[in-house]
Parts: sequence; C-alpha cells; structure tokens
Amino acid sequence: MSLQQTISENVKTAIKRLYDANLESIELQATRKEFEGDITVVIFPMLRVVKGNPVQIGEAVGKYLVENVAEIDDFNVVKGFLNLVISDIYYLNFFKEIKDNKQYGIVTPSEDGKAVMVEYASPNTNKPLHLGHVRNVLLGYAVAEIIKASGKKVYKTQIINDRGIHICKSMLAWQRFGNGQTPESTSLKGDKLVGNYYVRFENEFQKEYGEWLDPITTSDLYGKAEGIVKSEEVQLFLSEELKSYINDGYDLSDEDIKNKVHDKIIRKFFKIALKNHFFNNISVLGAQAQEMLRKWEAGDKEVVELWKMMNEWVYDGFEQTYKAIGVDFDSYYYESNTYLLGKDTIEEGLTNGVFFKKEDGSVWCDLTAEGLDEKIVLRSDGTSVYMTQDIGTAIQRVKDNPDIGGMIYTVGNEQDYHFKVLFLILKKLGYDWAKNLHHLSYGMVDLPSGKMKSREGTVVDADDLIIEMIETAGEISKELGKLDGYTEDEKTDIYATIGLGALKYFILKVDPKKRILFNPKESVDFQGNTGPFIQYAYARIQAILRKADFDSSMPVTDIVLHEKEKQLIKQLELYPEIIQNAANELSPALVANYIYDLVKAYNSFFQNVSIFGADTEKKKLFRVQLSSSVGSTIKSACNLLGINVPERM
RNA sequence: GGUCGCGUAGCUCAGCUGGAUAGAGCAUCUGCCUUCUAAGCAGACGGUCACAGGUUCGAAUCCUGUCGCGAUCACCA
Repeated sequence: MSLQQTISENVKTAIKRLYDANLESIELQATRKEFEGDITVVIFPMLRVVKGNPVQIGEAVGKYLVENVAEIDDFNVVKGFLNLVISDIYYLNFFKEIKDNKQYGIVTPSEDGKAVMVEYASPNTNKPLHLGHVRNVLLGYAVAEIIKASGKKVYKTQIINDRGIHICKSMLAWQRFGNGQTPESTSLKGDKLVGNYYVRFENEFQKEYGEWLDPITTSDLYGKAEGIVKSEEVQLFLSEELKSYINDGYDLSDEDIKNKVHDKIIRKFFKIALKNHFFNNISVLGAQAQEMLRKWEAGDKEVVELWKMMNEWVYDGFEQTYKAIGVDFDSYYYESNTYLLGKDTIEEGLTNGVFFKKEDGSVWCDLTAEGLDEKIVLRSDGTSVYMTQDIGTAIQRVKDNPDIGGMIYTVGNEQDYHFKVLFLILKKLGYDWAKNLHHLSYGMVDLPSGKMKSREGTVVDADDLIIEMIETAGEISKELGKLDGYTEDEKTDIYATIGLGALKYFILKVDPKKRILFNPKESVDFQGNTGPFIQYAYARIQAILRKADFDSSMPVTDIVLHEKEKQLIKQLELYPEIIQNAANELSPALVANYIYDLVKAYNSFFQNVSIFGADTEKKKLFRVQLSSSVGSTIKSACNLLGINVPERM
C-alpha cells in the first residue's frame, strides 16, 4: 500500500471513530513550501459530513494520525489544511527500493496486451522538411516513447503523401528545366533538389498567371469570373478588406482614392479566386501537370519511372533528416499504395446504411445527428477522396498488425475536423478499435511575422535549423572552454547533443495544443528552462560519480535527511505517475516540466549541500547514491523525449 | 456566420481531476567561483489570471455570455 493510501485509510478511520461519520474520499496534496510538512490533508471537504470547526477537526485527525501511523512524525494545522510531517525513515526506505532500479518508473509491456500505433511525420514528397515537421516528428516520437514506457506495445509509422498534382509539378519542372540534374551531380540532398523544382514550377506558373491576369481591366475580370465566383463573395471580400484600409487611414470619401483602392482589392480577390480556374482550364503548365497525373494514374512507364526516381531522392533526404533529429519508424505507408483502399469499405457501408448515395452517384455519410455535416466519401466518378483513403489505411493497418487496439495520429490542429469525422465514421462502421483513436492535435509553429510562407522565403528549413543549433552549441561550448582535451569527434558529438537537446526541449516543453512562436533571430536559449540546463545537471552528476571511486552500493537508512535531499526524493517519487499522466494526456510537455523541476531541485541541492564534504561517511554515501539516482532518472526521462544527455559539457 | 482551440508578469511558458499568499525562465537589478562543472546557486523587482456574470465553504481551473487571436467549414490532400 502506498503512503497516500495509508494516510487516506487512516483519516477515514479517524473520522469514523472521532465523529462517527463516513468519508468517501480524502483529498491529499503536496504541502506548499512555505509550510512545515510533506503531505497535506484538506479538511474542508469533510465539513459536508462532519459538523464543526475545520481547525479543530484537523487537530484531532492530526493527533490520531501521529499516534497510529508510523510514517507520520508530526503535524500542524493551518486554516483547513492538515500538514503532515513524514519521517525520514519512510523516504530513506523508499529510496532504498528504487536506487538500483535502472527501469524505475517504466512499465514493461505485457506480451498479450493491445498495441498502439502512432503515426507521425506524414510529409509530402515535393518539399524538404521544415520547422512544422520538426514539431510533428518530435511530438509523435516522444508520445510513442512515453506510451511505450507506460506499459503498452507501440508501433511507429507514417503515411507518405507521394502522389498527386503537387508531385507532378516538381516532376514537370525537372523534366523541362532540370537538364538531368541529380543529387549526385549537384551535391544537394535529394529532398532539397526536388523542392527546388517545385519552387521553379510555382515561379513559372506565377509568371504565366500574372501575364494572363495583368493586362486585363477589372470589368474584364468580372467577365472571366462569371460562373466561377459569386458576386456575394466578391462583396464580402471587398467589405472585409475595406475595413483594413480604413484602419490604415485611407480617406475613402475621395472618389479617386476610393476607386484605386477598390480596383486593388478586386484584383487581389480575383488573383486568389481565379487561380484554380486558371490552373485547371487555361494554364499550359497546369495542363501539362494534369496530363502527367493522368499518365501516372494510367501507369505510363516513363512517368512512373521519373516519379520513382525523384521520390527515392526525396526519401533519402528525409532519412538523413530523421537520422539527424534522432527519430525512427517501424513501418511506412505510402499514399500511392493506400489511395485506392477504402472503396470496398464504402461499398459495405452502403449496404448496411452507414453511407448513402446521391443522385449524381457520389457517396456520403450523414453526420447531422452527431452535430456535424454530411461528408463525402466517394466522388461521383467513383474515385476516392482523402477520407476514403484514411478509412482504408486505418483498416489496413489493423489487418497488418492484428494486435492494434488503438491509434494516434500526430497531425496539426488544422485537421481537427477531418479526424473528428474520420473517427466517427470508423465507429459507425463498427470497428471495436475505433473507440481508441486519438488525434494528437498540435498548434502551428509560427514566426513573429506570422505563418511560414514558402513564397516569401520564410520557411525555416529543418536541416538548416539543426545545423544552426549545433553551431551555436559549439560556439558557447568553446567560449566556456570546458571541453579542452577532447578530440574533435568527441566535441562534435557533444555539440550535436547539446544543440539538438536545446531544440527538442524548446519545442516539447510547450503544451502540444498551443501554438509556438519561433523567433529565428533570438533562436533558442541555452540558459534557464532549457535543454542544456538539464543536460548540464546530468553532466555534473557524472563528474560526481567519476570522482566517487569507492563502493557506494550499501543502502543507507539511518541518517537525518537534509531538506534538499528530502525534496529530491519526493520529486523522484513522482516519476512513475508522471509517465502515466503524460501517456494518458499525450503530452510530452508533462515529462519536460517534470525533468525541469527535478533538475532545479538537484541544482539547489548541489550548490547548497556538500557531497564529498559531508560530515559523516554515511551521508556522503547517500548523497552519491542520490545523485546517481537523479542522474539516471534525468536520462530516462530525457530518453522519452528523444533528448540525449552528455557525460561532460 | 457555424464549429473547435487559445487568452496567466514587459517577453516565453508552468499551474494535475476546483484548495493556502498564482509559479518558473528570459529581460532588469544585488550577492556567490583558491572547496564536488557558475550552461549554475541565493535574492530583489514584476499579476485586475482578457472581461462580465454564475455554481461553491473555496474558481486561473467548472458553467454561461462578451471581446481578442488562430484554425476549420471543397467531388484538395
């Protein structure tokens, strides 16, 4: 029985004996720093069944507990709070139990238990990975590790969006302007090379579009747009935009200015509204890209070859990035393989009434009863949509891994609605695992200037970012000069550990739901609540352990604990619960914050309590053991976040 | 407009299923390296927890409304 349970039971007994009343539950909390004690019983809730003064009740219960519970040494009552002082013996015994357990806090998955599949990364194969992907990958990986540590089997997977018009754009640009360039011939990472051609396509297309759009008067634009855009949409856009012009101080009572502003807004509107129309119906490049997609779908040999070649380049590039970040996958699913999946399921669903067919032949799912809209699951021409393949892929994944009991999708919060619908449909289809589907929804990573935009060149490239972080770590390290005497290779390793640690912690310490503001100029801190702060504490502990070249394995149970030592043991005590909470909440931030608290407590101990200068041998021994235990807990928790710890820094 | 999420110190964030005087880091200011790594420690300064109601012995936390920011509402993925 845990101490918390013991206390709860005894409080109940005390209330029963003293007041002849029954309590269902007892509220316990850690005692606040400014009061004496370790665990606090909150008296207020008891007032519902016990009539009386909370202070008097507290006194009475406290007295009972001290007399009847061996672990409780003393008590005090402040208002309605009964603060209990727990004996050093309890903490020393607890520490004795965990000090040699390298797996402390981690639950080994049972063989026959259900597995959880975690999907993350999910890149398109036309562009390199950027900061947004970094958050995705770090979150997904960390959540997978945390769930594993909480006692479940985990599969890590991703879905690669390797087909569609966006890929054809890069392919076409490479074909037309590439002159046979390859990653080898250019010494570029494959994803970067392909990304360059995607950008090239966009530039060429914009040129073409601009030429078509520019010489035309606004009245001509209205003519072009007939039947494509509704006039209400134009008006709505106009009135919204006008507001911002008025805010900016434009004087719209002046006819001349008014007309100019109107003209500008109308052009802006049509530039957005007609883009798809232009691409689909007028653009030469657009027609070529679409032709390429048709050929790909028809299995045209040349196109498929090109597609395979360029995708391989991209995959190589991605693998390098994943490796640099330090994440991995157990399986890969490719959209080109899964996009046709799900159709059979739709057919089945039609016969048993989950879906219905409209006159034009398109198939829908009616979710109005659940407060959502109707959702299309099959086009009128019988082809799949996004939803169709996600249904198919989910089912396929369970077929591939029959022990799957649930899945987690790491995808940005812009797709909240999609996953709500997906999970609902899978439930309606009657899969028992559908009740255990979760969308690990996270906020966007934004820049001070707003969203990252590739056209404005504000995308923070993942590889560049990693290199920058490592360089910064190197510079700081050199300034401090603590790694003198290490080889260049060893130094490079340590810089990478620190730079990546800073980046990972920076991203993971924030609640996934919240959006992150990333300022490339200020970049990531190395001081305070940061990755290096934690790594530094670990490195210091290792220095202590290196110096303690004597046998320190003997348990110590008969010393008086220093306040800082007690704090540390209490913090260690929390670790198993933190892992379970983080797994339930799908929140690596809980682990990150836990490590931070643990490290703060250790640093305080380290600077205020002398380890080798302890006044008795036993205390010295104990402090070395405590340091060791804190060190391995830091390492263990950092592992859950994918953060490495250095032996020295 | 409908739906979802967010709003806590100048900035970046904690604050668990409601509990004591709302906590950290950065920034600013004070101290501490001839003793175990100062990427650290000890301290000061800094708050109408967006706003208004409600539930409660007790609300940053739960409920309702308002405001602000973001996302989403395709036979795109």
